[in-house]
Amino acid sequence: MLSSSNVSPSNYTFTSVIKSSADLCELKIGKGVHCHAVVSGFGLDSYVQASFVALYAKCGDVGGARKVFDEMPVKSVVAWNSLVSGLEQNGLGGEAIRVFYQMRESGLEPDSATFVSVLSACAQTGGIGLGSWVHRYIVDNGLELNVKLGTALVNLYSRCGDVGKARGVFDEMKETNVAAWTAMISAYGSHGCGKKAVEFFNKMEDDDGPIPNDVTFVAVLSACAHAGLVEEGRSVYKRMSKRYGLVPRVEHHVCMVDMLGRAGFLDEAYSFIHELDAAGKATSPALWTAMLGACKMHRNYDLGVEIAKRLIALEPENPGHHVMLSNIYALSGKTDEVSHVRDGMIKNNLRKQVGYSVIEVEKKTYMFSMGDESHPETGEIYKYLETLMSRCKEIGYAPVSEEVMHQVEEEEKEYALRYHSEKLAVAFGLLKTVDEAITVVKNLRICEDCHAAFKYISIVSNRQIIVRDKLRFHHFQNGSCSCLDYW
DNA sequence: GTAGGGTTAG
Repeated sequence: MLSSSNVSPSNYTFTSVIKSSADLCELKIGKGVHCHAVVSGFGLDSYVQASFVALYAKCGDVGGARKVFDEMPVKSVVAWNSLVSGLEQNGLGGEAIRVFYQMRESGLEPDSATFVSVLSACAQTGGIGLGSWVHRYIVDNGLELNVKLGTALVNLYSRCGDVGKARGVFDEMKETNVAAWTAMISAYGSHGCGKKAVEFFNKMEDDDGPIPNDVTFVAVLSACAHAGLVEEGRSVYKRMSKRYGLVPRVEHHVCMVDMLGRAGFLDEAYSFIHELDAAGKATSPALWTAMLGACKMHRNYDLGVEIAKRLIALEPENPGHHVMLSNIYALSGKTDEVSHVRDGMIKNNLRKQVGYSVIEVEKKTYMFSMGDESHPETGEIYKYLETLMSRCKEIGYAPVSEEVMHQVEEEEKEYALRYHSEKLAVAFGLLKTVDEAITVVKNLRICEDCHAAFKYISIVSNRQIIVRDKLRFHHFQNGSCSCLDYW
């Protein structure tokens, strides 16, 4: 158009080209188009500007998106929505929620696209307070519960710990599609209800529901993996290509390795990887990461060390692999090797992620980190936690020994401070509420010791404790956990 | 005939 025609691009042209760049994640091309649009005099067009906010956000350049947005003289609802969804999709749920409040202060009326992004942000951060407010707002203002909004609500309730409510919303939806069904299957799976996930998938196949896609299969296989449903998983995996003509991708392979490995079929998991390798299908580090998890779980230290070393050679910058190697050495009692790995990490400036836990009490959010003393009621929380722990010990709780704890530690550790963030959050929650179940959201995986402790705490406090960790949910009640210790 | 929204492993 530019080189061989006499027509000049209009604002319509630019928005379309910018959207294409965004869909292709072509930030460089997009930036070129941005310059071109400004030079051509469309820099202040509301449509063009909004599309640039989305472009930068979709390409992961949150700063760039913000800059364009801040410089807009008049900010449209779509521009606000682009920023909110951009932040949420880049993992900045808290930031997205702050921007949503600013949008309200500016006096603009949010629409259903705003709410979809805000609900996703709430799901991400565990913000059920705002999330259920949005749900009420939708109902009170008679907003139509379309598929995307409904699915966002299903996801919200699932990721905030209430599968029942998630299902309630699903049943209320007038129209459903494959994403809605997949969200529901994933809800059952992440709460350890593998059987229900498979039943729901079968229902989808039988009751002329939507045709499952590759994402659906990831959700079903993952549900099988976490519930020990090996036979069901194998059958689903076969059906995927036979009945639906879908070609399994790395994600599906990882689920299979994870499923076989968790169930203790280490040999089979291992040969599954080798068969893929022999078939020339690119073997991704993720497959070995899943295999490594199985080795640790089933205490196969020799194979674990071998795989961890292989992974470190493949991805030397990934701190997770070093932590795994160190943990396996610690569990097998090789203290010297542990220090060796740790020293190497420090030398190469590889830091573990810092863990934190969040709990909402009466619509206010409280964040705890390990050994945290920033909370005004710290003294009281620690004292209550001590009481809880000693009552747990009376009925059989044995803490994982200090020695192993320090070595297997997955969070930043301070010797003088003994409690993980999730223990502090749980103690705080029990202290501040009566009778109801408490829900804690953690950014990393829950540790073995806290997992054991919460089972006992659920008995001595006679409460249900729900913990969402990086991957899934744990419902502690009457001394046992919904994951059946099958992480 | 232009811009924004939901589901996925480790």
